[in-house]
Amino acid sequence: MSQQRHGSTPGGADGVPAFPDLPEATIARLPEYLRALHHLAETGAETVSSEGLAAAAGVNSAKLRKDLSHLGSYGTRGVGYDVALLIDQIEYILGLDKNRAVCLVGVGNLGHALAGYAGFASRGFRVVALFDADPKKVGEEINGLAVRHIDDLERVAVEESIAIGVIATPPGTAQAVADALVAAGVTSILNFAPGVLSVPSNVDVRKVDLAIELQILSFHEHRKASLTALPGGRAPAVANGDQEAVGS
Amino acid sequence: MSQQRHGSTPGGADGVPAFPDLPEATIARLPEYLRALHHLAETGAETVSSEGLAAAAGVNSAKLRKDLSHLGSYGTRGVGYDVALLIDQIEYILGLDKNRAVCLVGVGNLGHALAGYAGFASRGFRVVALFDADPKKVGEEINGLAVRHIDDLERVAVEESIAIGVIATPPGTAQAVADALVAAGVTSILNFAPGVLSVPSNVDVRKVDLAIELQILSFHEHRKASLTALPGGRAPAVANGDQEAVGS
DNA sequence: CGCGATTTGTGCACGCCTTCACAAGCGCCT
DNA sequence: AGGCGCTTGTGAAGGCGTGCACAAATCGCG
Ligand SMILES: NC(=O)c1ccc[n+]([C@@H]2O[C@H](COP(=O)([O-])OP(=O)(O)OC[C@H]3O[C@@H](n4cnc5c(N)ncnc54)[C@H](O)[C@@H]3O)[C@@H](O)[C@H]2O)c1
Ligand SMILES: NC(=O)c1ccc[n+]([C@@H]2O[C@H](COP(=O)([O-])OP(=O)(O)OC[C@H]3O[C@@H](n4cnc5c(N)ncnc54)[C@H](O)[C@@H]3O)[C@@H](O)[C@H]2O)c1
Repeated sequence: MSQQRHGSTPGGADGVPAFPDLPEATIARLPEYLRALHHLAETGAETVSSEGLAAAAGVNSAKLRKDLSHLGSYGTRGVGYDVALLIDQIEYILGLDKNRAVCLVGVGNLGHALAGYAGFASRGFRVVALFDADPKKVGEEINGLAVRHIDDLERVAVEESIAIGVIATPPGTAQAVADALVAAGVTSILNFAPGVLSVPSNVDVRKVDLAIELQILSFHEHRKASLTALPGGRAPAVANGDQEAVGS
Repeated sequence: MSQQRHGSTPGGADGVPAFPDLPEATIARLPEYLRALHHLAETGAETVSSEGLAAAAGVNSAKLRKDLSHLGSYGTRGVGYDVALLIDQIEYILGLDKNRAVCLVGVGNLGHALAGYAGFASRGFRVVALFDADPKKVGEEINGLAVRHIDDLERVAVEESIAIGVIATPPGTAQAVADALVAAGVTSILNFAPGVLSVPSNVDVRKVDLAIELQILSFHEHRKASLTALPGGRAPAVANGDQEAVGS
């Protein structure tokens, strides 16, 4: 129980069940833990306590312990968690040891920035293809990668085993692009275009909408303003939803 | 009760309490409803049923009704919701009628794309200032807006009443930029740099981390793969977390 | 070898959110 | 004027997530 299977990528074919099904909320936090752990590893830390890691990731320590307990028992009581081991564990669970291939569709304003983003590679992903519908864009080279025509998507996706696609096209064409990605065998989509995508149930979609984030912030501004303006001028000590925290 | 106060921006000084405190989950969905409503308005729809709007926004119709009920009773039984009225309501609650001033710090790869993004203006925000620390960037003009030096932040923020700041600088400088924004009176921050920011409790922070989104998708890829590979090869009918849906 | 300090892993209770199901309300048609 | 069909608004139940508080486990030291 306290003896882990072996040093590196675990989850062999015997003991541990192939897949503990983690709560969705836990999954969403694992990447943050991972980033904090990498940071700690760079500073030379061998182990870290739940308290320390929680602070670095901006969460409650009890929550962190419960999250990690779902992956199995990889801490040592009285000591803490082995940083290197935990990194391996989380990267394995997240499937980052595969160095997944990602393609990007829509090399416009935003897509151009994304294509040149180093944070992809450093966190477990390879951008292997860029696509656009505009003939003027096709052939252009970004960061050593040529922009291909969207019609080549299916062929390239199969060749390169692309499972994840990023959509950075105008809203009007996002659904069509999503359909093309699905047809090409992509089963995970990150969508930057505002709007709702319709996809088969075996395909996962995550959305990033800048305007929505700003509007949520705007709401809180509105609330804060109306509180301070009110006669019962209470100190507007914000009730800190789930973002914002202390650490570094 | 069924008679609304007047046509446009409500929340006067009498009837309705100045601020219904909405559940956080509801707030996060209002922007999506708003987008769907604008889309409906463009197609000329006068009213919409909870079922219809829910489909367009990719949520359950009961959830939508409960969300809207928190804003007050703005629907008509047997008919549905008045599209124009509901738009006004939601924009008022979100504080979008103020056309809030936003500043952007860090005009690099990503910042450049954001600065040129039309989706800001069309959804209730004005980008009024761009800042960077690099002397080579300062003075450059993007979309008719000049890049200023970060040292001018405080002065400009006060002049322009900037309450919302966007951080698009490298991770290492994000905390320093956040501190500068707070010192300049900014009380809402949208952060694109990976990592946890430490801010006073009256400041709201929201984070957008592309790599985290991809890692969550990667997890689901990993899970899907291990399911299909398993001997008890069940059809991998994804248990659809909260994203992905049908509509438009 | 035993003991105290430390830290993990978790049982439990509470609150939030989601979803179902239905009564109440509204408009239209006859 | 009355009845019928449609849609909202909401009570209630169930599930999920959070955080407290503590027992169990480990290490280091005397
Ligand atoms: N620019 C930003 O900072 C920003 C921020 C948030 C969200 N967004 C969203 O991201 C998306 C892209 O924004 P942008 O500013 O880069 O737009 P853009 O117009 O600069 O770029 C869109 C690109 O997509 C290409 N395209 C159009 N249809 C296509 C198709 N069917 N297949 C392949 N490629 C196609 C176009 O040729 C163009 O190169 C939009 O939906 C926008 O709302 C942008
Ligand atoms: N490029 C992307 O697609 C992308 C995607 C997701 C997240 N991010 C994150 O967004 C941030 C910016 O990425 P980027 O690719 O644009 O980087 P970049 O290096 O191209 O741009 C950073 C800019 O910030 C400026 N800067 C640095 N320190 C500053 C300071 N103290 N005050 C003001 N300005 C300062 C630099 O001069 C530069 O212009 C990074 O944290 C990155 O991880 C980028």
